[in-house]
Amino acid sequence: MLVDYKDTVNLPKTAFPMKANLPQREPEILRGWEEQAIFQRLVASNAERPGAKRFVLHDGPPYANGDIHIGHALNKILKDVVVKYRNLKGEVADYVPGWDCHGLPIELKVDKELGPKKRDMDRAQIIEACRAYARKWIDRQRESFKRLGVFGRWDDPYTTMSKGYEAEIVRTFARAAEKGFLFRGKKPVYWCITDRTALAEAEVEYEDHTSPSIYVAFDLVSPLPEAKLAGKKARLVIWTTTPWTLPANLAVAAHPDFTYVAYELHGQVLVVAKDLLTRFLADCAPDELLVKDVPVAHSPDAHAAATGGGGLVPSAHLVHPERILAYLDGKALEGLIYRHPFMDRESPVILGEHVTLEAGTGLVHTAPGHGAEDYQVGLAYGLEVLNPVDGAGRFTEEAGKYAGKKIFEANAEIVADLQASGHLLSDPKASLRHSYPHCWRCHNPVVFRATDQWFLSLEHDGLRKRTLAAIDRVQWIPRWGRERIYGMIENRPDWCLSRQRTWGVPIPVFYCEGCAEPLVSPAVMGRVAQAFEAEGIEAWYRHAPADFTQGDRCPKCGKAEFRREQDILDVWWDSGVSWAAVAEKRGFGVPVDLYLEGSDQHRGWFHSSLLTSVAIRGQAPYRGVLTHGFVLDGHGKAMSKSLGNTVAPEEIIKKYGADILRLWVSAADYRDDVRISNEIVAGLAEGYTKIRNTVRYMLGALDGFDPARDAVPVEELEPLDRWALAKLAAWDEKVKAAYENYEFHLAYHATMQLCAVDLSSLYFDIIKDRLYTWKKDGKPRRSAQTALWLVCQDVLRLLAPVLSFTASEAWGHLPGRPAESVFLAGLPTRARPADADALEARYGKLFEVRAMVQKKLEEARRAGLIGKSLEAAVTIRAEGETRALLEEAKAELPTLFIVSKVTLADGPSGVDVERAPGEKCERCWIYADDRGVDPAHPTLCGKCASALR
RNA sequence: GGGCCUAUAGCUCAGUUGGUUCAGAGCGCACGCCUGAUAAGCGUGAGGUCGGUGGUUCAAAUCCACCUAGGCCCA
Repeated sequence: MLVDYKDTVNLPKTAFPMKANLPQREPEILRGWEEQAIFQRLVASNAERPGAKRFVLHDGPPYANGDIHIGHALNKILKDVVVKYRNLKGEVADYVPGWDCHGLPIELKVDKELGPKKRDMDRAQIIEACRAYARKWIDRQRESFKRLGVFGRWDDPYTTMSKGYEAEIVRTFARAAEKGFLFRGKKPVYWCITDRTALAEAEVEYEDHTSPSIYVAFDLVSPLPEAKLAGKKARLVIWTTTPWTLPANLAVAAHPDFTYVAYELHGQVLVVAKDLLTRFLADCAPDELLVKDVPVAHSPDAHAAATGGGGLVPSAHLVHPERILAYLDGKALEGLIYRHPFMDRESPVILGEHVTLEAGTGLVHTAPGHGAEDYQVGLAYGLEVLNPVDGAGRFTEEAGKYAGKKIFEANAEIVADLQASGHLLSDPKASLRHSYPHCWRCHNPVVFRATDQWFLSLEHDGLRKRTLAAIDRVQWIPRWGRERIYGMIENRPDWCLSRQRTWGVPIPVFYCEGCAEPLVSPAVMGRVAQAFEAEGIEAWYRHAPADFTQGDRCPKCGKAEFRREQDILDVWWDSGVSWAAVAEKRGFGVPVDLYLEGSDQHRGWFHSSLLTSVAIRGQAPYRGVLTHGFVLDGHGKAMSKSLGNTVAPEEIIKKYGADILRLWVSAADYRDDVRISNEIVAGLAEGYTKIRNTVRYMLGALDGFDPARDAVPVEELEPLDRWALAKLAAWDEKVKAAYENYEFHLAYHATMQLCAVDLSSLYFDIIKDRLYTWKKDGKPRRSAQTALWLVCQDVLRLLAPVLSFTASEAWGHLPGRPAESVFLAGLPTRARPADADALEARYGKLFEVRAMVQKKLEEARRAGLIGKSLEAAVTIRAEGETRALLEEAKAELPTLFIVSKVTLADGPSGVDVERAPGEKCERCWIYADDRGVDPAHPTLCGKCASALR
């Protein structure tokens, strides 16, 4: 009689496939979630629970422009892990994703798409085109984010361009105005005098242009800080290519670390930077030089000199080295007063790090109204922002005798005047061909010109101080986030809120038609907000100003006619008030629990949100701020299109699936920058296989197991099965702590450890015999299945925030699952077995012996003595405690070591391996002593024979 | 140039307040076994002067300084 005993072996069986095939399967799972409204039900069921805690992770809005990149994926997946974990934990963690919609990048793209058509469109029409553009990208990005498996209110997100949000932007602006934080100031911007419009940096193109190149002497009123020069009148030498900015000159900047020289030329004492003296003489007095061909740029030692000073002018170059009367420290020049060459005023010498030795004299003509650096340094010195040029490029009255002249045409006149008055040191005809900013539309040279703009004052009502104090009441993760934002708030200038653009929320201010006085009225702004609520920002242009001002009169002159402000709000205000427009509006409460964004947002969203919230509400809008690093390539380099080292999330999803991407996010320590490469992703995919197969094995082993009928009470489980539960509990604790502390990578590693070591190589391997060959419905086998059932479902529950698709899929194959979806099952709440500590200690030691045994088995295997370990019989020599433990565990040892026989012996510790005697049981492959005890099954061992009865 | 940060095996990460157990884990790799988890599973093994240099200390991956490489934000 030939019995095929293989058919009697209870092998694992499951429909949960080994091959994940995630790219195909995930979309189906996604559909399932949507159809069953899993997220909505999850949040709703948590909200029903009495006393449920709320946890609000407020989404920082990505910009609605372009496809999502890997950084977006990292950010959204991290958020999703947090949201899912909190919900699983039973907290009400709703998540409303958002988009940032206004702003220059979209306006520029739309500009380009519209082309010349734009000229015939009014602002409302351009706005509509921008809306459509943003809408298109929101839809695309939304699908991409959903494909990542991110749960949220995708059907009801927030967008900064929705009417309600636009209204809220105005309301928050009104709140800030009411509290007195807004003021009007001047700031230079690029300006096209042909188109009479401000330009963004992106709208400026550099083209070659020929400018005058002149050296001008400014007469010092103060004496130079050098005794031997006492009584001598000295002059500061500046160089400029824009004579028309001289009427706006309010300072001369020197570098604090440069050395300057006082050089006597034609009876005047001229001050220039030491390293630029020869350059200056080459341009203005070549006869002073022995070497005529002085290079255009600075001398070779200029850099060394620039950093430390030291060294003298190479006197070999000079005809009259003795004309260097003195060397002066840059720092010592600060505060010297000079007289403007043609305006009736005196101005100071200031210090600035922006001064270079690249060109000029090391003394920089400074006009805060006409240059970004000039403006910056001017702020530090409290200089006025003087702009004597109107929008059409004509000098105003403030330019004195040049009033009414076109600035570029006035260049020649100014130079001639300087020459006549003896202030010009160079050839009046000298010119320079250089790269100069031009308007991208009309290609005429642009100017830098200060215009009136609105600012949020950092000093009003102690805003800066109060913001710094608020920072210390926020939990920054990692901690250094605090230092980062603190330093920024400490040093930043007032916030310029005006943008000279179209696509954004108008600054809700009007100006008196009579005296140009601004009307900053919270009541008027309220009407504006109401109009926006109904019509969007288009209302600003559709309605006459009177519709909003409604009879209000100018507080200064009493006139009742107004014109509207043309500028819009900085988009950082838009997203910066999301705490009001979203968290307050939707009743989440402010401050929210968490903002979670990349580390660039210390300057961005964390920053703008903090300022608006402290100004308006007096506290930070968040309790915690979590930052992650940037995604770098495999070599740790930043990704860029030009380097061609970008990795698109879409590509990974197509090749591996979103769960692999999610696993990548969870495995990385995101507090630092995170790397991604083919190698890394492939490695994660291997790790995924391990986890998946571990789960699959459990599901297979649970074939035919009905927990309601077959489960064994935990205290009656076999000791090894209780050990498995102890390991599960330890893992459970680690993983929960990792989620709580936002250290997800620790969860990943703990999970790999659990799957690869505790489960796969130890537990599963050891219980195989029990599962496969013992009596199918016997208690020992049911004991193992009970443990597996518990382990499997807890693993799935705790993995669900990360491996959402896989956990969801596997949950569907779990017999007797306690909830319809893994996401509705909650976190594991299982207690550790009462004797967990003892079990871990006992098996820990036994497994140490097991490792020794395996070493010897491997030797025997290499020697050809055995193949699989069941072919071995081992003798273990041990003494003391170990011997006692082994004696106690004697019956269990063959199972634990997966050998056919274990003999204990005296003597120094060691292991001997020999081939197991006798023949193997045809069914369980163990070389058993009692083979053939049942005459009905002569080739089987006693255990197998009884299993078949 | 400034502010903040990072640097441990090929990869991803542990390494609490410096000290027997501190140079670890998993993966990958090499070699072998199994063929009853099979495009799986098991075993054994090789791999690092803890970015570099100098210092503090009886003792440093761990503290300090500088340097190198890299990241973000400014200028």
